[in-house]
Amino acid sequence: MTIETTLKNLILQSFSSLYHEVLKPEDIKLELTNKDHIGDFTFVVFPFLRISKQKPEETATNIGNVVKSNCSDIASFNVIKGFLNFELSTGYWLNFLKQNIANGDFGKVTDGAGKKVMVEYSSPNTNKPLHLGHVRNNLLGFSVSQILKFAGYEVVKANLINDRGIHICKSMLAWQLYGNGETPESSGMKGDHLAGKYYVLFDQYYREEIKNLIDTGLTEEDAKKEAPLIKKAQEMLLKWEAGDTETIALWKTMNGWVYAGFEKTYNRMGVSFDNYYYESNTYLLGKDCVNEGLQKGVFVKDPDGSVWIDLTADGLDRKIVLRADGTSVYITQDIGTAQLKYDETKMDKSVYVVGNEQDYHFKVLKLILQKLGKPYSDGVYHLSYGMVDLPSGKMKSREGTVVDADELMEDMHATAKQITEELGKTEGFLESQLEVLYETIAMGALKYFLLKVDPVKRMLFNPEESIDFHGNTGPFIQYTHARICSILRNITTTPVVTTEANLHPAEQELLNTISLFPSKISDAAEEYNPALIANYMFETAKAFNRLYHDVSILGELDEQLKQNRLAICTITANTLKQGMNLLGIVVPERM
RNA sequence: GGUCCGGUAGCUCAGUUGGAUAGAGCAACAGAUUUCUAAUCUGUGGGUCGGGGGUUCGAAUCCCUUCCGGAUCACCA
Repeated sequence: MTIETTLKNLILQSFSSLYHEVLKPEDIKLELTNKDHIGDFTFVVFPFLRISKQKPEETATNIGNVVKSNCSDIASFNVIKGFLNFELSTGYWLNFLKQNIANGDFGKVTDGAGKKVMVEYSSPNTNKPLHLGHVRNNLLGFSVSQILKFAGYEVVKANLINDRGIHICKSMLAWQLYGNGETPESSGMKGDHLAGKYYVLFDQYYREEIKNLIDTGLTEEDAKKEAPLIKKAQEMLLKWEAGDTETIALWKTMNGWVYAGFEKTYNRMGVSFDNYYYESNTYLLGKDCVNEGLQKGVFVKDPDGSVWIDLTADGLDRKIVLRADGTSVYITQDIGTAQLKYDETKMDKSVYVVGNEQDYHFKVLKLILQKLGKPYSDGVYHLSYGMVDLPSGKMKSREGTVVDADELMEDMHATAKQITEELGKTEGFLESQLEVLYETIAMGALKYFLLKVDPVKRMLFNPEESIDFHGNTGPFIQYTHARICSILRNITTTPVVTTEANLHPAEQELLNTISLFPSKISDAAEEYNPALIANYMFETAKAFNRLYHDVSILGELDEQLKQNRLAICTITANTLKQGMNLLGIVVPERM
């Protein structure tokens, strides 16, 4: 039983003995004591004055007395107005330390035991390389997967690749027309960048054609439809759908280049997948579900043969789910893919990491699945995240303001190298070790920067200023870990904790922070929010740095105190390492 | 126009789901180590929690209203 439930039970007990009132456990709320006051847990008595029929101070004092006399872990309590603050004993904290020092799994919870969750993220198009927006997506998806695993879930990471459609044909066509047989090998370009180059080229020539057509008197709308290039691209899509050998061969070749490129980017980012789904396989799915919906009366067929769902009663609109010619639309595919996922994995929950511009779409998807009575529908969760803006505004590929993922990582690496060298921290490292270190720091800075912000928020990325190495940053936490490691390198055995000893206030505060780790995991898993972990890591690192500054660890003369302090170092290092791992960030032992 | 999301210090963000005097980092300024890594620590200044109502012992948090920014309401994906 945790100390929190013990306290709650005792508070319940005191209500019944003092005021003859039987309350339920969920009526009792325990909070962490505000930093400005003495104590660890606070019980607010204001809501219970009607029961006690006493003044707030009186009520709190009476309850405090009952609880304290029945719990040896409480050192003292104090009452300020209606706030009853309990202070835990030093012995309690040292016991906590003793029990968890050798526990490598400290922080793990069992919230998701026996449950399976699928996390779909990344989901790129194969016509251009990944950019900053994808980076946020990938890091969120990977981190959420890590967190859910740590919270006891069985996790399947999925990537649904958008590998077909008119946009893919655009790069293919442009390559055919202007490529002169260029390949990643011949050009030395990464495959995804090569495909992207031709996608951009298509757009250039296409816009030129539109302009010329407008000059001959066409409206812009007509010009966009009549331009020879777009017509050719549409022809190509038809050929692809008909299975034309030549087109399919080109498609396979170019997609192959792109996948090889993506793989490198994913590897460098440290993200990975268990299942891959390809739209070229799934874009025809969902029609069975449409029929099922028609039979159940969830969908209706219009006179022209198109199939619809009326969601006006749910505050949404009437949505098409199948065209009159029987072909699929976006939502049809997603219904089908959801079913496919369930057939394959029987997941309880299904998380989609997709930008917030699709909030509406996923609301519709979930609603449809619920109306179809799908067992997995309640577990559908859209992890919606805000756009990453630049100081100049939105990222726009046409204006060339897109921040490319590969370039970004390369720049970060260079910055990490420069700063490390400036600080003169390169001594004692081999050249090869330094390259690894720069990469670790660079990725730590980038990942932490993107993950520490609540996903729902839009965020600003300023290439010049944003990524810092001081304060609330990845490198700060990495540095803290490295500092601890340099202390722990001096010992060879696990420190022995003595529970009869004193604790320095900074030690107590750090232990207090560390003890919150499991509940932070539960919160982050429940809310699918890595930012909670990131900010918690910062709190932990700060608490350690304060301790590090205030007391000597290796220089402590009292052997028992020294052992306890080393134990605190051990559990802190472990917590930082585990927590950062949940963000996909590696913490170095030296830096 | 309807719907959804956001608005907290000069900047970037927290705020434990209604609690105590609203917190961090950056930037600015002032300090700290003959010591286990100064990518550290301590302090100072900086606030109409977008505005206005309401609910109650108590509101950044809940309700109403209004302003600003963004998204979305495609037989595109």
